Amino acid sequence: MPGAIGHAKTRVEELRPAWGRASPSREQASVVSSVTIIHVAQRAAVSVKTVSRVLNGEPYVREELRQRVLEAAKALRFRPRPSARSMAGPRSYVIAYLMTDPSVPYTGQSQLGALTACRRAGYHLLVESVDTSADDLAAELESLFTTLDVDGMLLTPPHGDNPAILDALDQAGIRYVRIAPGGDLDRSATVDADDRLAAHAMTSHLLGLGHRRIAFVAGPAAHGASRRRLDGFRQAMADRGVAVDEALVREGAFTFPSGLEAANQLLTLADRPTAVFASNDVMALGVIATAQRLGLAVPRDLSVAGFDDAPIAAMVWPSLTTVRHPIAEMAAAAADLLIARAARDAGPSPSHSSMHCELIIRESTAPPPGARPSPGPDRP
Amino acid sequence: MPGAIGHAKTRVEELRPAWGRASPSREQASVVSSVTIIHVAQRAAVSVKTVSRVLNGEPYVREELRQRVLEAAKALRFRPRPSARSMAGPRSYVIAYLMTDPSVPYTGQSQLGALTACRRAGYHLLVESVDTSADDLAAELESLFTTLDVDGMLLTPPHGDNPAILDALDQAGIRYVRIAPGGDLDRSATVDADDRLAAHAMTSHLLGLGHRRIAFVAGPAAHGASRRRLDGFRQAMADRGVAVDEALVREGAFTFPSGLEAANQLLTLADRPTAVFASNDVMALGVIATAQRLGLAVPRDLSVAGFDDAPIAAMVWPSLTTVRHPIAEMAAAAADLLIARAARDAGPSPSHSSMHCELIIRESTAPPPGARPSPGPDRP
DNA sequence: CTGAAAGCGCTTACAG
DNA sequence: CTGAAAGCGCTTACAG
Repeated sequence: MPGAIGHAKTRVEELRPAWGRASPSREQASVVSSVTIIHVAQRAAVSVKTVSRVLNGEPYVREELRQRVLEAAKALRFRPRPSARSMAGPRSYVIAYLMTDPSVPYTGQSQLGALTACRRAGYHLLVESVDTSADDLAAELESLFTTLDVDGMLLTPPHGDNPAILDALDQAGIRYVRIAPGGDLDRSATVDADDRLAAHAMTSHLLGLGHRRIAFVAGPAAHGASRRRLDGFRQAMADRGVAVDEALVREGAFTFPSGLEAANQLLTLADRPTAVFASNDVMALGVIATAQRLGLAVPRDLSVAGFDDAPIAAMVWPSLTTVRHPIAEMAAAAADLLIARAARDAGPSPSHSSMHCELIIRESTAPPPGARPSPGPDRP
Repeated sequence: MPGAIGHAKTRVEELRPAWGRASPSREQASVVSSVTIIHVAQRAAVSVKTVSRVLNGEPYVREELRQRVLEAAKALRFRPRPSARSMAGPRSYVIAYLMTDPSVPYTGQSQLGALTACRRAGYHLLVESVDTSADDLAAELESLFTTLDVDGMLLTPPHGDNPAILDALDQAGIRYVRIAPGGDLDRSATVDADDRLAAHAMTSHLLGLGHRRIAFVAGPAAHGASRRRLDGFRQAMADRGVAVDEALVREGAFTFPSGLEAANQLLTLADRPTAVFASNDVMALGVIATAQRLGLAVPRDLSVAGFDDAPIAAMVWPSLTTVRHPIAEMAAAAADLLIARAARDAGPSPSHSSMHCELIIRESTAPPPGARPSPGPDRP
């Protein structure tokens, strides 16, 4: 059956694809893409050094030459090779992002924020991870950080509060900015959000709905944002003259199971709360799950509020009233700090900036059972 | 009050932190870390070339010299600078990961999988993103890809099915491996999972519980895994001799709202299904949300199954019966492919590998209302 | 099996 | 304001 054989042959061919159809051959590919600074210099009839000056925005170049260089670079589609630049000078044009637990829902937003800042400045973002539970953590960190050729590292919780990581970074001479650190603020530049204010606003929202017995599920005390959220809650209660029942304040671990457990204790209380403010969304989901398991309808029998505005917050029923945390903005600001610092090579002292949160009212909060809502959430 | 002033001064000092306490000065930092291949060569009393050979695992080095080099490198804590290596040779020791929508929950796992493979091979992972909705997409891609100096790129859905991206990558001569591509398999090496088999198994689980009116919420038809999941569903139904009611098969978009909408149609049917198999977790959450809104208890009145085993699947109530997708493993395999290819610089044809999924039975599935469960889910 | 030389594509002092 | 030279730390042919 020559026909069948021929067909079989054809199919074998089809199954032997090109590698992403990369250009004819490896050699040719590299030749094709090698427009170097020399070519630009020749076309603009200036020295290589002048091209370098123009492209790096250095001063003291005659406007006429600058234009010639810019045009030549554009016409030739010249892109400086990052590795050549980092080889020759002190900057690598790369910053690193140290990944945390991948199940944390905001990693993606955070990376994207950092990416935005990087792109804007011609930087690239390297992702790394460490197993903080390893026994030879110090050795692992040493080995990782000394191979890293970056202009700085972005640290999110809980890595930014891990002394082993900070020490290893210091030792390797790698600069870092911590996002929402728990403490030790004078150790590096930081970027944070006004969690305290946001928690205050959320508590005021619940109070405005008419709630008085409001429970609070805190995060780990070691976590800085966690403490500030609790502070904001207490302050808002105090501002309204409502006493906080300490039996209604519980510490969770920012995890789903800990939300489950906290709710289990809170909702089986004789005088149970009419609202629970969980200080992150994942714990809020745990509270809702427990409420539903106990036959309490949310928000009819119990209002639940979260914090973070994780993507899931809008994907559950009832959708979660929460606080939008400016994750992407914080990461972008942190990356900007690192990049600016690398450019100046000295510059001003590290800063501590704080960005704003936003209240997101959805379906999981409502007036308490049998109560008519008070005039408005903002009534003083 | 000299004491108070002194104290105030101290506090100002504290608020002016070092930048991550990076070594004394920038200059010194670079000096400190510069153990080069020359130092290793001197200590081992061999040529630089020999050190390079040993460190790159090239053959033809006398065992004695090899040991000397290894020892010297270890004693000196020598780490070759990536940028120097990529400058000199054809490899960059970096692969790129093209981010998709950050709200997709598995990005983190996927990156971590790729990272594992990279670390093992001395590679680094660069993260990039593109705005596929930009009008000047082609230009943006051209500009991004030509500045990228990487040994390959990892593409996850839907990027791996975006012709504009694949074309730009081909043109820039960047190799790529696609994870779970929708089609056009002969265009690159791919890594996939056996979604068809897994969907078959999940459907069998539902059939085994006694369900017969089983609805299926498909993903977008363009998505390859989506089609295969539907195939697996149909095959399992056919294998048991149960006819598929086409009114119970709906196409969603792998998003929460589309799950909401599909469920709205399915659950208001006169003869509504007793089970819904949504082909991803996010849509399954939408189905559960709608069921609860309509007053149907899950799993008492309706069983719901998902697909992916996203972190959220275990964080909702009832927790979601689903299929664990080997995200990290697929990404690691894809990275391995790219790395192996860069090492060989030619090597065998691209492969198409497939990894296994796992059924995760949780709380959202149960026997249909008023039915006693059949003997076992695996009854043929 | 081993090494001396050249070169990758940029930026940095250093002169003018 | 501009340029010629040296050099970053490796790997690649090329000899032996």
